[in-house]
Amino acid sequence: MKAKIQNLLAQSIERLVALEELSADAIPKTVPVEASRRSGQGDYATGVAMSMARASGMKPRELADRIQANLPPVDFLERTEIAGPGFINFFLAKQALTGLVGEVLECADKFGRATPGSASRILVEFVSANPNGPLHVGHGRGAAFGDALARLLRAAGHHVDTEYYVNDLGRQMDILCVSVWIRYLQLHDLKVKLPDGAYQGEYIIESARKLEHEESASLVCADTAQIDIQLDEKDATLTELIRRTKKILGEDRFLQLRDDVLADMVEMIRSDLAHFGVQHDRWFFESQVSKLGDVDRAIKALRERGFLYEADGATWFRSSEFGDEKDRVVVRANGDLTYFASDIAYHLDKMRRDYDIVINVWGADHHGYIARMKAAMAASGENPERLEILVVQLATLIRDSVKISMSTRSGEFVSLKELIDETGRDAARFFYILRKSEQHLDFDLELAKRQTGDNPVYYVQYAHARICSVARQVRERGLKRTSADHSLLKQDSELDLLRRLSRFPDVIQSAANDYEPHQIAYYLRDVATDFHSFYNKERILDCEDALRCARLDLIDSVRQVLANGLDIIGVSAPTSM
RNA sequence: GCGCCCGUAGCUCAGCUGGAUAGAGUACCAGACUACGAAUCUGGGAGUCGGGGGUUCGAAUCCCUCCGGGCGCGCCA
Repeated sequence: MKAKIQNLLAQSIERLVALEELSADAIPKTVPVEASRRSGQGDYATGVAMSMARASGMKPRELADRIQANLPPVDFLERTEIAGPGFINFFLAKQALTGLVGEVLECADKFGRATPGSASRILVEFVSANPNGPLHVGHGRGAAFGDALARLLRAAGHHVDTEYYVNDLGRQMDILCVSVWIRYLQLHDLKVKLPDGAYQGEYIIESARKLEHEESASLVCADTAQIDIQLDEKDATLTELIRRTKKILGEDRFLQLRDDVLADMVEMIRSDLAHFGVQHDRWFFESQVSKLGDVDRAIKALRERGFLYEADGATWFRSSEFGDEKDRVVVRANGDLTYFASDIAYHLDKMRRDYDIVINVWGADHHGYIARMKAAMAASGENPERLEILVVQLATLIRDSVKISMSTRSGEFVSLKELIDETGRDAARFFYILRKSEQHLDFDLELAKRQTGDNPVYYVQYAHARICSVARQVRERGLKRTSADHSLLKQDSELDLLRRLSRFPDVIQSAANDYEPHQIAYYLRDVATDFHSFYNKERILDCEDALRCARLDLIDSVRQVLANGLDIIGVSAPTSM
């Protein structure tokens, strides 16, 4: 609808230019049209006459008058008016609103979705937590946001794939393996202590049990004196322990350990996500990039382009030339590649697949990496604009007004699974989505669990269930439904509801353009409000036949919009509660 | 110290590329079912949009500055 009105305005302005009332350079790039906030100011409004006034040399109201006079006549508008300092307000014709009912029912689950016209191919990478334990409440936000974003972009007509990047190499992987191995040895009654800095969580013991199941005793080392070490420094202890573990087990058995542990961790994460209703289309492993030699190639290409130099024994990337604060190391003095190096290779891989836009959803604690990653893309000859890095602020949990902090290493965190089990999947997802991503999120457990009106999830779901309940009444009472005359819908509460429904396609477009799933959540609450208000004001089943049929169609279309919207944010639409 | 995010009603937050009288929810107060689900609805009070400058017809929105909170600033992952 917004686009239709923009189109009318553009036509009018062109005509004014043709009539030489306006000069061509006064034409705005885009015509701003917005849904009016207040009734009495029409359904849509534009301030275009005011913004063009300067360039055109006309007074705003005078220009508005000329634009209004040259609007092509259309049947979906009842009238237009000029108001205030120079706004043009558009009033929709009633039949344009009542006609919407038929449209919604016909389109059904397609209503609101864009027809693929300017569709882009988009890759959304999200969560991508390191495979060293269960997902916690912080990851949950990225999961809810990323999944809703992908669904939203699909609804807006784009082709979207989702991906999880698994960092399955490096030191943290080694520490994890050693942690599980020591727990495994303890299961064999060997006296070994798990050192500080190793993963302490209960799930490590679980993983050790599975390792025992997979490998039985083949990884046992009886000489515990070699392993039970404690150096002055935590990191030094771990480094030495890793070195000895690799030596004791030998390359093959260590790889076996690694594969078992990795598979277990990935499976744990995958099942946590599945439990949350999130499935990635693809799981991409760092070891793949490394094995194929992509990292070496990426580094070599940067070197050939002259963006690398040696200093202090390490190899540096000149990211400061591309706006980063300083240069970054890609190869350490000891010859090891940094994580940044393999991340470059991975992102180049994504950029060179068949996508128009590559989106990363990152936690706020990674925002410092945005500049260097974009720099690396630019230096490698890719357009950094195609890499969209969205930052989701951190989430903390509040229970009994107390903040619960999260740390994977210490094992003292609230897992995503616990959260879901406690609040339910729908409430958890809705709460995560309800804040825009740049806003810090304090997740109030008590509120999310409450099954009352102050919990917005239930408010929206209740509207859906209520409509389904009315439909059941129709069947139980054996009421006939015939094709309805929707022009019978003329009460304010009915027209308000229709106005709200008519905005759904615009809301999807807007939310998708801005990468803001929360707009959908807020919109759904508004739909529910309008519905509940209508429901309390008007009777549905006790009307005479024609009106009853019209109203039943109306609430069916409301139900459809609620269901479509809830689907976008990944929340269920219950038929009863 | 530098960078990013945030600061809007008692509390939790919306406010779309600057637009007309700043909006919801919650809490509080007062009402509404012998009638389709009261997990609902109706009404009420409540804000110098963190402070101060600037840009302009017009600023919660853009720019500068200060204050306050979060996060990040490794040859860690």
